[in-house]
Amino acid sequence: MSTLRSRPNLSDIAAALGVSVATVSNAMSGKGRVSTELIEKIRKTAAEIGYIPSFPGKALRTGRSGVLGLVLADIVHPLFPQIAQAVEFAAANCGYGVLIADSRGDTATQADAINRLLERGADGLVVVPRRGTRIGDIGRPVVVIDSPSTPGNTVAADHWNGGQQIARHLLSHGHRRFVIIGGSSTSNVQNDRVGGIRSSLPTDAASEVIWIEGIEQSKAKGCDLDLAAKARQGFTAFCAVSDLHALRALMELQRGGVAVPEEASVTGFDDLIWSPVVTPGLTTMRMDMATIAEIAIARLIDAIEAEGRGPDDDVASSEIHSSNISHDISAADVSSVPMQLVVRQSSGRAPVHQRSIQEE
Amino acid sequence: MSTLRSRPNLSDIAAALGVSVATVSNAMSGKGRVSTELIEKIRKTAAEIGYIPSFPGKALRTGRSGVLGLVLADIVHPLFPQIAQAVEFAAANCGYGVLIADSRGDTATQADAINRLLERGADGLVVVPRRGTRIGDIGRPVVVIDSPSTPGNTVAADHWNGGQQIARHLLSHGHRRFVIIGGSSTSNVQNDRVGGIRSSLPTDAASEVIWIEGIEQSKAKGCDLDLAAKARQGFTAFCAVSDLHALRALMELQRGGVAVPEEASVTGFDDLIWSPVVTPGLTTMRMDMATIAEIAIARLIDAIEAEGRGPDDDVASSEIHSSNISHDISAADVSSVPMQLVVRQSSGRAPVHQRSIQEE
DNA sequence: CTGTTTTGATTAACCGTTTAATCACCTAGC
DNA sequence: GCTAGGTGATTAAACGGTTAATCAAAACAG
Repeated sequence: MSTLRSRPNLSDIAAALGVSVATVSNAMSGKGRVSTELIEKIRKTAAEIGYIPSFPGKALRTGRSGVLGLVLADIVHPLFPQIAQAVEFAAANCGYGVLIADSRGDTATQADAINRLLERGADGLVVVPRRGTRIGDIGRPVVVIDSPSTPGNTVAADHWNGGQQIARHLLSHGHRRFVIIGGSSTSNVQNDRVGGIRSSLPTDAASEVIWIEGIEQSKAKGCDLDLAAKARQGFTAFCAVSDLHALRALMELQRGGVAVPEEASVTGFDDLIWSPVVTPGLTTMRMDMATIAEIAIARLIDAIEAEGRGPDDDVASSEIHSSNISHDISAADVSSVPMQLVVRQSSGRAPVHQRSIQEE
Repeated sequence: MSTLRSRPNLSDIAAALGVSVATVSNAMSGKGRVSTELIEKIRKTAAEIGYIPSFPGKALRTGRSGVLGLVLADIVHPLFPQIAQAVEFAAANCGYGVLIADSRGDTATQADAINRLLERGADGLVVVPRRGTRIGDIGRPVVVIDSPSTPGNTVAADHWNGGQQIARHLLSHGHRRFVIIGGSSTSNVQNDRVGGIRSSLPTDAASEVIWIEGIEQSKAKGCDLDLAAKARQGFTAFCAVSDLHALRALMELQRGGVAVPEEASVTGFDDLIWSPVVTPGLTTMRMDMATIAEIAIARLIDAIEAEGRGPDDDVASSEIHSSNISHDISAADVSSVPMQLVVRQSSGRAPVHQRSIQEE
C-alpha cells in the first residue's frame, strides 16, 4: 500500500519480510522475544528501505515526545548562544530535541512560554529564569540553570568560587585596592560573584562596590562611572561581574588616560565572544557551559524517566519516603560547576606607587 | 474512563455532552457542519475541563508536526539571540513551535543537524547557513536567512544598501578618506556591505579595504591592524562591517592616541548588544530582525501549506507550469529588508586638517 | 403528498507505534 | 504419551485526533 508516497514505516518492513508489525517493533526496540537472526534481517531491511521511526506515532503511544523545552526568560541574554548550544548538544546526545521559547524579558510572558512548551508536549523543561523569578510546580520535571540561589532543582556555575578565583589572581599580582563593578544588586548571580570576591580579600585590602543600575538611575543611562578618578585615588583593580561592564570600565579608564594593564587591571566574567578581541584582551572567568548543560540534561532525563514508573520500581531504590503527591524530584539540590580563570592582557602586576598611597 | 489520570481529550468532552468525538473535533476546528449552539456548548465545556489538544495525535493523523526547525550553522553567531528570538516570536504567532539544532561550526555536522530536525518531523526549516554553504534539496520547505547572495529561497537584510547608508552618513559629515574593515573576504554578507560602501563613494574620495583574517594569517591572531598609522596618514573614517571589528578598531585607535570621534569616526554593523555601552557608543547599522523573521516564517508556512494540496487547488492559482517533480517553491526569490542607521557618539564631523592632507 | 436538497450529527477507518495477551510449536520430564 | 515450560511469533487493543462516507430528520419545491 504505502509504497511510494510517505516515508517507510514498520508495516512496510513487516510486509517485506512477511512478519507482523509487532515483531518488527520488538526487533527494533529489543524489547520482546525475537530470534537473533530475525532481528538481524529486520535491521537490515529497515536500513535498506530507509526506515525512520515516526516520532508522532511513538509519542502518541508512549506519551513521551522526546523533546525538551528551553525557556529563555532574560531579554537578549548575552550568554544565550553558549547556553543554547550546550543544551542542544547535550540533549541531542541523549536523543532529545530542543524546543525553544523566549519570553522577551516579560515576566508575564514567561508563564505563556512555559505553557506553550508544555502544550506541545515537552517532556521536561530547562529554564534560564529572569532574575528573581521563581518557577512554580508545573507538573513536569524542570531544571533551572544559572542562579544557584534559586530554590529547586538547579545547576549553575560556582559564581562564588569564581569571585574568589579572580580575587586571588589579582591579589597575587599585588593588588590591594579593589573597585567591584556590578550591574544590578537584585541579581543572585552577580551578588554571588561580588560576595566571592569580597570574601577573599585580606584585612589589609580595601574594596568598594559600584552598582551601575543605581548610578544610572540618579544620573543618565550610559553615563560616566568616574572610574578614572577612582584610579587616581589609588584603586588599581577593577573587577566587573560581567564582561559587559568590564568592557565599559576598560574603555572609560583608557579614555581617562589610565593605561591598562600598566596602571590598572580590569577583569570581567563570562568570557563573552568579543572578550578576546578587545585591546587589551579581557581577563575573565569562564563558565563551563558544556558541563553545566550536561548535568542539567542528565538530571532532567532522569526525572523524566523516573516519572514513568511509580515512586519505586525495578531500580531497587533504597527506602524512599514515598510522598505520593509531590512530584518526587524531592532530591532537588544544587549542583555547582567550577569556573575557569582565563588570563589575558587586561590584568597585570599592580603599579608600584600603590604601596605609597596605601600607606599614607 | 480517562477521568483522573491523563489530561482531558476529545472523547472526554464528547462523553460529557453525549455527542460523538467527530462532532467535537469539527466544532473545535470549525471544519464540518455543527450547529452554532452546539459549538458554543462544546467550546465551553472544553474550557471548563481544561482541554488541551494533543500535538502527537494531530501530527500522526495530519502528517504535520506544527514545528519548524531552526538550523544555526555558524559557530557562535553573535546575532544568534536576535535571530532566535525573532524567529521564535514570529513562529509562535503562527502557532508553530521552534526546534533548534546547532552544527557547531562544522560543515559536516550541518547535514546531521538538518537530518535530526527532519526526522523529528519538522514541517519546514529556517537555515542560517555557514558562509559559503549551500543547502541542497531536502524534500521539505526551506527558507534561508542572512546571505542574500545565496541561491534559493532567501530573506535577508539589504546589506548593500546598509553599506550605502553608512557611507552617506559619513560623507555628509565631511569624511573623504575611508578605511573599510572586514573579517573574511569569503563572506557574502561582508562583501555586500563593503560593496555598498564603496559604490557610494564619490570620485574625490579614497578608500582602502582591510581583511582582518588575511592580516592575522601573515601576522598573529589578535594582532595590531596599524589603524593609528592610517589615521596619521589622513584617513578619518573607519567603517567596519561588523560591530566586532568596529570595537577592535575603536580600541586600537584610542590606544594609539587617536580621539574618537574628534579625530576619526568609527562605525560598525549589526548593533550588537554591547554597542550602546561602549565609550563612545558605536554608530552602526541595525538589521530589522523582526521583519526578516516575519517574512521568512510567512514564506515557510505558505510553502508548507501549499505542499499539502497539489500544484493547484482552491486558491485558483494562475497558470502554473506544473513541474510535478520539483518542490514547487520555484517562485524562489530574494527578499531584502532595509537596514536602519543608528547614530551614536563614535561618528562625527571630519576634522578640518583633513582637507589640507587631501589637497596635498 | 411525494421527491429532492440541506442540515446536523454519527460511524468507522486511519495515521505509526507499543504492548499485554494469546497462540502454536518444540523440548524435556516422568 | 501426556503434560509442563519455554520460545518465537501473532493478534488486537490502545494512544488522540481527523475526515470521508453515511445517515436521519427537517426543510423545501412541485
